Amino acid sequence: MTLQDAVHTHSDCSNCPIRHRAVCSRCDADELARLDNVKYYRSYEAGQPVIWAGDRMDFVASVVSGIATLTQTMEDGRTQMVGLLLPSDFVGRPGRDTAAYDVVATTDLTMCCFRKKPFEQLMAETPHIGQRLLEMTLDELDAAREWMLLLGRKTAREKIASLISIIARRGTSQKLSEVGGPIVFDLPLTREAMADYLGLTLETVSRQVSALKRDGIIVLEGKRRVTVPDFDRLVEETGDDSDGGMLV
Amino acid sequence: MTLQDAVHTHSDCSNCPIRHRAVCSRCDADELARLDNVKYYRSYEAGQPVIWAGDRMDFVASVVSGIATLTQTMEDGRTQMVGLLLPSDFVGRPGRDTAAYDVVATTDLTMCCFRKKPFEQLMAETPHIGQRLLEMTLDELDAAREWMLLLGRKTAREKIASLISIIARRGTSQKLSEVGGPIVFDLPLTREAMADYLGLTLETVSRQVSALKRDGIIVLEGKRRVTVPDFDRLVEETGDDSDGGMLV
DNA sequence: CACCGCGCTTGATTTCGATCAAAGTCTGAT
DNA sequence: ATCAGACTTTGATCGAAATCAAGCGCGGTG
Repeated sequence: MTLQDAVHTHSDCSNCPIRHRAVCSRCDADELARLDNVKYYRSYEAGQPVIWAGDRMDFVASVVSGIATLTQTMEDGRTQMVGLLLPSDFVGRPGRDTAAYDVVATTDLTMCCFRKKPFEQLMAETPHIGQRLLEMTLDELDAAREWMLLLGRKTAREKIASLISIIARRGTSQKLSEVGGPIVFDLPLTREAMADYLGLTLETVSRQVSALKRDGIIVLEGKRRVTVPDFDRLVEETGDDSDGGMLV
Repeated sequence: MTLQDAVHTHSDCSNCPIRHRAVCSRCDADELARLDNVKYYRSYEAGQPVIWAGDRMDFVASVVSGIATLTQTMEDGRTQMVGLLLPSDFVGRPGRDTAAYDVVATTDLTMCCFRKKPFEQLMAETPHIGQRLLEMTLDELDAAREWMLLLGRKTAREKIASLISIIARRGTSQKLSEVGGPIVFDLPLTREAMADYLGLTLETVSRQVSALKRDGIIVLEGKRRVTVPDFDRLVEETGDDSDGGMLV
């Protein structure tokens, strides 16, 4: 099996970037996994915690399906979401054995986990994995910096519009690239989780969602199902310049 | 010259982590540098721009001395700092040839630059460099997430206290680990730059600095020289729990 | 069916930080 | 020494979002 055998696929883990782009392309990793139980799947129900900040964390993982959040909490209870993990996102830090953030499943969630020690060994032996991980980490850092602009300088309305457009971009079934048509999807977050993402209160989130609805930027069916009739109009509300986040 | 020759040093670049920890340890990199002009130094005066977002960026670099900032600007002029580069910090992204942020020298600044193409080749050939870079990027991501908590949930006073404690920790001549004694240093940022860091206005920064002074948390000589008589008291004002940011 | 509990919305009021405005301080140049 | 200009402080007022407080809608359960 060669490095170029890109067509090679596995049944369970079609979203896992480590396995497919880095590990599986050499396949010896699969051997390792089978022999040593390095790799395993774990599922969580919506609302369940995956791990708490400070807990021992002896694995790294990649989200297969569902959504998880990373949050930080101050001792008086104020909380800020600092990561939103969608399918194919990676969590865990090689070289650290304690979780730095609370990780919670906000929808039903399946993760593809690798025991940390052997994974680190694998990384040392397989340059591809490290490179891929660096690339992903740099992407996350860029996302974090975009997020910092949102938290520090955007108005409540801009924050809401930004979040909806992010979810529409990343959380929808791939092909929304054919522009023009309306976009429909379910919000995977409660108002409270949205507030934690945006550095707002849930009341303000609710009010601003209502305002965007009133102004025809979005249409709501029930509380969660969103239709965006004109994506460009939504993007105008974000305050971003029009080529929004396309850093390339 | 062996990989283990850790004592080996070079005259110019004592802070550059790439050169010393990853490149220089093999020394062939130095050969490469000499032959091909891969590595060079560049100095900027306080206030000078290093590069603008969107510009072609054909190098990566490491800060040798001085301080630079990464900032993002919205088209209506609102700006948010998204990175503060202190000596030994790395800037630039392998695999991208356009700057994503404005980089500005806030003090006189010297950087150690590597032309990007050969640097990438070097990375491909030298696993150490990629690993070191991953480690540094993960650290930056953690710092960004800490910063997100600050932007999203802290009060103005907590923000100021946090920034001062960050600068005291990172920006002071190493050994402040001997706790207890007062800490003295110069703020390397104007009130406006502090405001851009914290997601505040410069007036609010000024007021809160005055308030911390009034309350004896800090002592000011002139506008910039700060004395922190009791570091623990400062940390109490940050809202962080006492082991502040010590992720290990 | 009625009752709960949870997530959400909406209204009234308060508050913290932004904005507008003016004056003070330091530095470096003429 | 004086002056210009950048940086900073302080005051007065305003406004966006937080806080406090009901009340709604809906799915699950006794």
